[in-house]
Amino acid sequence: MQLATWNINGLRARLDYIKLWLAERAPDVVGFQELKMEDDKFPHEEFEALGYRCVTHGQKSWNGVAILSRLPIEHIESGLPGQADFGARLIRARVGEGDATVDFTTLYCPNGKNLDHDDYPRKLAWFDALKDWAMGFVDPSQSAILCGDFNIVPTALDTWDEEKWAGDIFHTDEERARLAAVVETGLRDLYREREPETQAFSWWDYRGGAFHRKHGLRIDFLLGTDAVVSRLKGVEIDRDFRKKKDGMTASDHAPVIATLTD
DNA sequence: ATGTCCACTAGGAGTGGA
Repeated sequence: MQLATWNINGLRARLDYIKLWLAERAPDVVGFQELKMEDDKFPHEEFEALGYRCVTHGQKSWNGVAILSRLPIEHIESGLPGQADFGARLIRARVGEGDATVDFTTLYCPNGKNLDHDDYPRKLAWFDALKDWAMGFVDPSQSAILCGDFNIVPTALDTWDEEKWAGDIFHTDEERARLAAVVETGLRDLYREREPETQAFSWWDYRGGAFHRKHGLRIDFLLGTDAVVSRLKGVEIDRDFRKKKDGMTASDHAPVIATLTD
């Protein structure tokens, strides 16, 4: 069973690229972030043609999340409680069947922009709300995944330049403490479970040739309960799909994929 | 190099966001 997270940076602009990725990787379940599209515009038939059913929580222009699944899928909830005015950023569904069932949530966490912007304290408050919400949902004995674009760099290993970024957005102690509090509700970073020492990134700025200069950040995670870790076979950051394909532009994020036993 | 890309409004290219 393969589960993935991917910030696609615009579904309308990325659809053909995504279809290529789905055909090549054939994941069972995918959480998308940054649809930048309203729900009534979502191209369900395009994904159904490839065997995926989708649940969506979108909005015009910005944000927006969705879950695709070729296993049975049942929508549970949309939106982080009390945070609706910060955009469409959370969707949760039950995927799979029997012992292989996973409680799967995908998130597009606020960016924060910079430390002087109003969005920065709102970002911290949003993470506090996420921790409260996660406390009510994480059960170590059940398979649950919280994945997405967290817009926080957890440690110095996860940034291309800790000194340059010290104390700046994505890298502050305040943000790191919020992320740690979410993880401490009973989740583990699946990539770090398998690769505790490896420097690997999931996002590279479009500007300045960042990808080729290895100027990236690891801000996209699959977090899982102990029950998920016990089923974990492997995790991969799909860096190849940050590259142009057949002239098509990639997202600025790479997909992250975990393989679990069924 | 703040050097790119996306969506929106608009009916062409500029703006805001990331």
